[in-house]
Amino acid sequence: MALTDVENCEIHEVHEDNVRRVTEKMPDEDVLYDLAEVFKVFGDSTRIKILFALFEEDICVCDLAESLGMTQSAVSHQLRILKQARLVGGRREGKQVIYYLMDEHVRTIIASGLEHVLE
Amino acid sequence: MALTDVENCEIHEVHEDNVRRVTEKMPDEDVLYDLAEVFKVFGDSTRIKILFALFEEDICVCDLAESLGMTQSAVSHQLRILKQARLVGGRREGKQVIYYLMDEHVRTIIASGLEHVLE
DNA sequence: CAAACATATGAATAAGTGTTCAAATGTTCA
DNA sequence: TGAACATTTGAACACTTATTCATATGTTTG
Repeated sequence: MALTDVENCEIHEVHEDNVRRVTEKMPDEDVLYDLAEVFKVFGDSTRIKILFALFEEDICVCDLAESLGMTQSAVSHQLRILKQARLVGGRREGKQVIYYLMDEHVRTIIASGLEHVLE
Repeated sequence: MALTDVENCEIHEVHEDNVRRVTEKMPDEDVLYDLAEVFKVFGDSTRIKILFALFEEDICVCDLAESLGMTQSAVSHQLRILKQARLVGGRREGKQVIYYLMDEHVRTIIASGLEHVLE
């Protein structure tokens, strides 16, 4: 059909086959939303730094703040976000709370991002 | 030394060894920044949808807008961001601009994010 | 060239985000 | 129990960001 060869969005009510194929394969709305939420958590350099720190060792908020050169309050706020995303966990040891990586996926995700950055 | 066993941030000017180890292994500031920037681009469900669409086929802005049920203007704005991040590219074909995935890393990154989401 | 179409862009707006400051909570130890 | 320390929390603020609307740019075709 010659009609489909005419590259025109309006007359053919967009290219129906393309739109249909894309729509069919599109994941559920909630998956897309969750996916964006995860990446949003990684989309802040303070949180990235915290994760790199936790790659090395379990560490208390105080040392994290010192390592990152940031307010302990700021670090604590970011730790809450990481905890809500189930990326890190915290265990109390005496007066201190020791944070640790909860999910090895973190390493995979950051590694895949690094691949893109380092070229 | 008994001193290092005392869990106290203040007296020992934080746990120096921990802080030093973390600081040593921390990537350069600009790498951390770029990394966060990349993830920031993935941290929006509209852009995620666009990328999933491009997994299926090269597609024009008009069809993208139709597939996603969004304004063509909104889609165009997001495409600009994806293009600046060198994740997608656009080639003009007649009146239309066909967008395509520029970087196979995109699939890797989204796959690693999906792993975390789907459990 | 003018009309029609596809896309891009700029300004405006509303919603979201990270840090700071002050204060609250939780824990240890004398 | 009370003083000292570690962490958390809430409100406020400045700063981003995504979408919309209007308009501009670029392309084809009669």
